[in-house]
Amino acid sequence: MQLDEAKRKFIEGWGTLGSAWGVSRTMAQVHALLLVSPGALSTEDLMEQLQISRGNANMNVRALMDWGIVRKELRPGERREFFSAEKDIHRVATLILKERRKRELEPIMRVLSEIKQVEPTSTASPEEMEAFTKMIGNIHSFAEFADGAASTLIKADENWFLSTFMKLMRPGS
Amino acid sequence: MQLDEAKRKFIEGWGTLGSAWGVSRTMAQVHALLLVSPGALSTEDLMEQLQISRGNANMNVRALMDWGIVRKELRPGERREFFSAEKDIHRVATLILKERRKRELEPIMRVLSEIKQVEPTSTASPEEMEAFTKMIGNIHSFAEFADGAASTLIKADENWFLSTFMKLMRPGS
DNA sequence: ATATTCTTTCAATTTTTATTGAAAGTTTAG
DNA sequence: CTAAACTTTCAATAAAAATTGAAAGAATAT
Repeated sequence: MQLDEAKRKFIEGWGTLGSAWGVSRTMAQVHALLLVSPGALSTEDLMEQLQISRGNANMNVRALMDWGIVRKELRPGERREFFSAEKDIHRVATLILKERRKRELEPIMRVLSEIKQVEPTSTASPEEMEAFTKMIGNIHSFAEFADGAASTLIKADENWFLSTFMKLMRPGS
Repeated sequence: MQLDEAKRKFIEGWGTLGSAWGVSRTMAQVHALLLVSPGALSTEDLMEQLQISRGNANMNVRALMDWGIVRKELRPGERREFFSAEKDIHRVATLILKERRKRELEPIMRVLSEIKQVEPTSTASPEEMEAFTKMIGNIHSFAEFADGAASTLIKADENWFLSTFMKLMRPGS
């Protein structure tokens, strides 16, 4: 297989993966393209290589910067902006995990806390209320467990990164 | 807050969470409704409570059964089918994790393995090839790490479930 | 066998989401 | 200041995804 074809396949695969996880296909593809591009790319490059419009390229590269996995790169004497992806895949995973935790875990936690306070009524039996609060309580504590696990993963990953970095620094050890 | 309103809010919140994770809103809502319903529900119940069509209800309950988190319940002397959700949230998480691993991790792994074999060409510099294979290699081994972590979580969860179960069996210990 | 009750399928339709492209905004240069 | 080079916005449009509903299929009862 040739490099160009391999890149194309990766971009396609990454895009598909993205849409399964609620990330728009194009956003994932822009990310993939930046990942496999050695240097930083301009908006025009993104437009040309992915065959998308200027507005689309701009919006998606912006979203990726919000996620913290793409950086703007300014070149002296150049007016236009260039973009490059964070290449350390552990950092990428960490940043995505952090972002999704903030965007998705927090809202559902708020809802769960809120609905834990159900009042007794004449229409609902105590058994039904009990079953409901138990269910919600379980989900709530599971969500807290998941949150803790995510934090642990983030930490573990940062440690992994650090230890790899240390090994690189002292190859003889 | 009253029970009905709490249920409504949970169904809405669960639906929103679902769509962020690439699960259709209605599928997540059907799941939520079954989670907070003490007994099993018929297709008609789902239609009425979620205000959806028969076809929609059927398709989504079917998808949930494919995921293994909803079961069909047959009642003696009843012709129609009833559905109930797996209530143990740890089992739910495990089943979803397994399913998504199969559906999403496997395809991307196949692509990554495939594109690792890039041939040297005259058009691409060795440095560019090197950078590409390194990037893909990193993603590949990270995916393997993630896969391992998922397995560990599944196992940990099964252990957690088992130990809780054991405690319930021998409360005096 | 025929009717009845319930389930499944799927083409048509609706709804949601993503994309475009041109206009407005911004920044630097002259 | 004005022009040029680029970025951002957003209403219109296109594309994708979900939903409907009616017809076909299955299973049970009469």
